[in-house]
Amino acid sequence: IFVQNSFIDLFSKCLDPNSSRKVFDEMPHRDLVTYNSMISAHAKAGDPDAARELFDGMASPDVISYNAVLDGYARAGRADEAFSVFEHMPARTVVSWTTVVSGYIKAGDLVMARMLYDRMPHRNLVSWTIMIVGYTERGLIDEASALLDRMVGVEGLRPDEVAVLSLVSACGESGVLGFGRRVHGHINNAPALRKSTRVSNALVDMYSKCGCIDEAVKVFESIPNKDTISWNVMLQGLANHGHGRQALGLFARMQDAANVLPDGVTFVGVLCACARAGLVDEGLRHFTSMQSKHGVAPK
RNA sequence: UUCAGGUUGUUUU
Repeated sequence: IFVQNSFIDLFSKCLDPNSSRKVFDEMPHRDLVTYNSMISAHAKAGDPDAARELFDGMASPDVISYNAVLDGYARAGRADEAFSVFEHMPARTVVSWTTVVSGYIKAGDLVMARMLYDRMPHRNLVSWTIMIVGYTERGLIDEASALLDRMVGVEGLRPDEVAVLSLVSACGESGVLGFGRRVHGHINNAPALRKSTRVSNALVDMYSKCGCIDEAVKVFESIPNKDTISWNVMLQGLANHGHGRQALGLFARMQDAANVLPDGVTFVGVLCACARAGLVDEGLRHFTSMQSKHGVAPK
């Protein structure tokens, strides 16, 4: 039963709820974890109704079953339904609260999200991150800034890698350069974050999206171990800024670099750069070599 | 073995 439960979980992580469900349906005996894993599989796949249906058939759900149902509604932006389940829970954990808050954020109701957030009996780094990222995505920088200050200054919590990745990415999406620079400051004060290639990649992308291609290049060149994503974000940044030739030059450098191989995303960037620079023949050449030389198939 | 935040994508996303 442990093995089958693990398979349900594995398929759910591949966003393949049908395979999860097949294992679930064929199991002769199921336990609580079986149900919880399957509810979560439906929730992650964006099917809160299927999650709820399974949940309703359970004789004695535990808090994880409830939380998985909340997650389904939250991901779908159905915050009010999440809340009404939440209200009827016999016991709640910090995950329950955080999930409902994220549902309101997803639904765009930052006021309700904040109200619940303020009523939480306990908050952890995840709760803080979700709320701050929620504000940042909507460009509500005063609120985001104030919360970040309180989190670091009053609570003494330090953002971890996931927190800064989410924050930096949200800054890029909403184009809030000033706040992004502040987050960059926090990163520079934490050696583990400063050394992280993933974090640097997110910064390169953020500066590009905020229109600061020079700063993006500066961060990019400072990365000692550039991975495929580092090259991809820089390439796209140059292409989006209309620097098609420089983007293609970067692609040439990438091919000489050790330990990295171009992937499908790289070629979208390369072809985009060609399209924007009007380089039809060169684009066609890259499209051909993509398949013959790099083994990347068009999708 | 199961629950909340995770960096790169061409299009009016």
